[in-house]
This record gives sequence, C-alpha cells and structure tokens, in this order.
Amino acid sequence: MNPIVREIAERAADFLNVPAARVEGVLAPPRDESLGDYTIPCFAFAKELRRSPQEIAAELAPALEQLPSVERAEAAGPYVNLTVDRPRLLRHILGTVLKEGERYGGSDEGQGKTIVIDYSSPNIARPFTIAHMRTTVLGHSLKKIYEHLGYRVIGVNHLGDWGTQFGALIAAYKRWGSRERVEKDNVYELFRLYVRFHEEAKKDPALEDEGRAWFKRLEEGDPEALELWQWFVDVSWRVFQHYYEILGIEFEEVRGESAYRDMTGPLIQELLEKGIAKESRGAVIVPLDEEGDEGKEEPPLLLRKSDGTTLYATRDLAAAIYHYEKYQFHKKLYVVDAGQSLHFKQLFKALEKMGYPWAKDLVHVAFGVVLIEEQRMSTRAGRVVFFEDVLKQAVERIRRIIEEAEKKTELSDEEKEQVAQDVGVGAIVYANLSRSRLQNINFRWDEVLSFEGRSGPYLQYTHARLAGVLRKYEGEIPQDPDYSALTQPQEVALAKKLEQFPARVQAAAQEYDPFLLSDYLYDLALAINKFYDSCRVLGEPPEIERARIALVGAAKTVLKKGLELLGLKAPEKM
RNA sequence: GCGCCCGUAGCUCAGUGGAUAGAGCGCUGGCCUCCGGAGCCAGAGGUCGCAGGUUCAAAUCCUGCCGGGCGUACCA
Repeated sequence: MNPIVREIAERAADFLNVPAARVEGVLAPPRDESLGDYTIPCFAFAKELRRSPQEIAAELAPALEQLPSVERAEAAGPYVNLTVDRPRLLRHILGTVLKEGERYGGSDEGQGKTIVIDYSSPNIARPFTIAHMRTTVLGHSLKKIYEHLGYRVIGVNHLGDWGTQFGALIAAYKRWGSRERVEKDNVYELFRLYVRFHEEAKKDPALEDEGRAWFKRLEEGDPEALELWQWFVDVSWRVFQHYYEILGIEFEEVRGESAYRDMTGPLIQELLEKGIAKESRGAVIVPLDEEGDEGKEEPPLLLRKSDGTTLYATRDLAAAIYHYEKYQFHKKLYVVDAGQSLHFKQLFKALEKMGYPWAKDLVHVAFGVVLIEEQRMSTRAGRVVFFEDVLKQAVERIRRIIEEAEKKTELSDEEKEQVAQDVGVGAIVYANLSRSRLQNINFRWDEVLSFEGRSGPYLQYTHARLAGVLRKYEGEIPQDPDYSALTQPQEVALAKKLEQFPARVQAAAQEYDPFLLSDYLYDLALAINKFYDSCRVLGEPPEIERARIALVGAAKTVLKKGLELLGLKAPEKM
C-alpha cells in the first residue's frame, strides 16, 4: 500500500482511538480533485466518539497536518480533505511502475493454484457469429487477468460437437448435401444444411425422427455416422482456428463434448446404483428437490432421454469430474450466457449431491446476450451477423483512416495491414467488454465501427501517441528524476490514475468481469490525453522533460499491460 | 405461476450507503506556424420506473407494485 496513505491512516486511527483499518476503509479520493488528494469522511466515527462528524473533522485536521507528508489538511464540514507531499507521492507511484514494469498490477496470490476456464466453446458446423464473441473475449481476458495474478490457467474449449443436432445434420447431408459444397463453403454450407433441415421438418415432422435416429447411431458407434461427424468437426475446426489466430487466442485444451461420450454410460450407471439418479417417465434424472419445499419444485437434471441418448448436461457432469481429476482446480469458470443459469445451478447441485467437495468451486460466469434489432439472434430466422463480416468492415474502415493520415504514421505497407487488423480486432473486442457482463448488448454497426470516444481504437491510439514521444526522446527513461518538476494538475491526476491499476485488476478477477478493467482503462486513456494536451514533453527544460518522460513511460507501461489483459494489441504506431 | 436478469440524460451505458449522480454517441460553440486532431476544452440535456420503509445520509439496502428480457423434463 501507498506509504503516505498508511501514515495518514495510522495517525488518524491513533488520534481517534480506532483501528487503522477502519480509517483506511473510509479514506478515499475527494469528490473533486481541487479539494485535495484524499478525504476522510468522519460520519463513521461519530456514534462511538459521541461527537458530531463536523467536530471530529475539525479536531482531526490539525493533527494530520503535523505529518511531514501532509501538506494541507482542511476540515470541510464532516470531511477532512488532505493534500499530500506531491513529489513524494509521485516518486512512490511512478517509481513502483517503472521498477516493476510488465509485472505491475500482478501478484503471486495464484501461486500453486490452477483455474480452469471453459470459454468460447462454439458449436461445430456453425459459422462464428458476433454472439460467440462475448464468451470468447470475456474468457480470454479472464485468462490473461488470472495469469497476471500468478495463477496457472487452463483455457478449455469445450466444443459443442455432440448431441441431437448432429443427427439432424447427418440426416440433412444424406438428403441434400454434397462433398464439394462442404469442402468449398465449410461451416457456411453445413449451416445451410442445418437451417434447411429445420425448415423442412416443419412440413414433415418425420424428419426429426430421422435426425434422432442418426444421433442414436452416432452414440452407438456406427462407422458411417462417425465418419461423417468427424469430417464435419475437422472442417469446422479449421475455420475456428483461423479466427482464434486473428484474435490471438490459444487454448490449453481443446476437448469437445464428444470426448466424454464413453464416460456417460458408466457415470449414469453409477448414479443409479448409488440412488442419486432415478428413472422417471422413461428418462434418467437427478431429482433436485429439497425435502419439504412443496410448491416450488426444482426441475431435475436430465441425464438420459427416453430414447436412450444422452444430453449435454450428462457430458458436462463428466467433464467437470474429468477436469477436477486432471487439474485439481482451485476454481472452474464456465463463461456461458445467462440464459443457462438454471442448467449450471442444476449441474452444480447434482455434483454436490454426488459428494464432490469441489462443487462449490464451480462458477457460472454469466453474461448478457447479444441482440440484433432488439431481438435475440436467431440463426434459423436468418437474423444473424457473422464475425467475419464485422471484422472485414472494421479492418477496411481502419485501412482508410490510415491512408488519410499517411504522412504522419510512417508505416510500411506490411505494418499498415497488421495495424488495420490489430485495431479492427481491438474495436470488436473492446465493444464486447465495454459493458458490465450481465448487460445485454444490442449489436449496432455504427457502434462497432465507431473508433472515437470510448472504443478500442481510442485506447490503442493513446498508446501509440505515448510510444511516439518515447521514440523521439531516444534516451533511456529516467528511473528517479526530480518529481517536484511535475506541478500541473493533469500530471498529478494521471499519476494517481496509474496507482489504481493493481486494484482494478484485482476487482476484475474477483468479480469475474473484465469490464471493470476496460472501464478503468478508458479513464486512464482520458487522463493521458488530458495530460498530453496540456503538457508538452519534448524540448521542455531538462528537469521537466525528464520527469515527464518518466510519467509517459509509466503510463505507457500500464496502458499496454491493461490492453494486453483485455486481449487487445498495443501497436507502437498506427 | 415460480426463478434469475434489466429499468439512471434523446440513444448506449457507468455509478451498489457518503459532498453538487458521471462518461461515450448525437447536438451547439471553441482549441495546433508546437511531441500523432482516432485528440482536447466548454455548453445544453436527469422527478435515478412508481410507492412506502430503514439510516445522520439512499440511484445504491428492505418491502410491495409497474414495465421489459430470459429460463422453467427429454435442444445446446
């Protein structure tokens, strides 16, 4: 912790005769930075001291002003506003950032602990849509964040490659498919077959039975069914891999639902024998009702359908057990949309009933869905936006912006292409992280393609500006300049913003929400741009220039790290 | 019916107990012979869904209601 804050808290605690942690708990930045650096609201101490908050503040202020690192302490009604020794504060903050560099904001709290994150997990035979982006981007960022905190993170891509839908797909392919068209149009062709299947099934319900029959054959190991299925998987995976490459995402484990298909039979058997599962209406279920809560019965977890085939809940159960046995995880996170809360509630409860103590370490990291024109995306209704199309448009638009600014950017053609890609991806990624995770996102082209204001490109641009200054400075970044040269409010404000980074990384991890970090990063970029606009760096008197270079260096380090944790590239030029 | 989520500026969203509720977009008006204008500054714009309650203090906590979304046994 900041030593100045500690001194203040200790002195105040001493004076008020309360624990220092109590003071630290209320000590905060004031409403307006012109009031000072910190404020102590005295309401919390009024009751036990039997004094009004105003009286307490009036007495506390002079006591705190005696501290050498406190420049000014003023009682303002019930608040004590503190202005501290700025050079010392700046030396502490910037010194820490410059010393720790890439490690700033990290910790070793995760030493020896493993976190398994199940994310992205797309369904085979469907194109990547913007709806898939949310889980992909959230999961990837969480992974980066936990790694920064010292955890070993296993990113799991639990591909949706098993289930009734593949019976339907095989049935559709057998009726209308062609090898050439699938080779040529990959997932898009598979998707067309799938859509057609459901259209025709409306007219001819017998088709559904045909699909179910194929899935049964698949589960029973029928060679023809398996061969077709494997081919669909391969075709799809090649496409997905291409997107993951563009997004800079790698998984430690790619293991679809199909990998658990041999585990489900014995698992169901075991659960039946132990009396945890039972047969009901021809299916096998795990009842989840609590004793005696009549009237609000919990729906059971369905393990096996009456036709003998399994469900994804069955495979999820097997996967959880498999992952615990393999990794002894500290936590396993499922980054899956909020519509599936009930499924996970059931899943976790079933595992608890089975007696696994680690069931409490399973977390459903729920998020709001992506809507189009206020409606849920429907692949069947054709109300869908493909990731590929969004990416193309974003990259194209950025290319044009780069061309317009050509004289300034000094980029080679290759660099331009790379930057267009990195910034295009950045725009899409940031758009997915710019709301707290439970908010639905209404997809709008003008929003994703807006690169001004609160956006990925704005953050990246800010970083490139700082990089430009350091590039032109040419010298080494001074590690311990005279910080009393930094007297502008924008300089102090920026430094204080940098100090918040570690806490924001922590908060994002704790709440499983990278938004907390992306929100902070925007504020940081804003502080940087305000500073940049009001304080020239290069060519200023040496003392000022050196101190400002240190500030720029520290700011760039934090912004870059933050972008990385969100899954965005931080180009040096753009 | 029950469960979960959401309701804050024209639009999209922050803010989960502390001072005068903040951003972005849009709108109006400014700012480089100077490190990158994808920028910065200023302005207009709000009965925080409604009604009670708790508290020295409520957008924030509690209760009820209204509006919207999702889920609720053989899809994933």
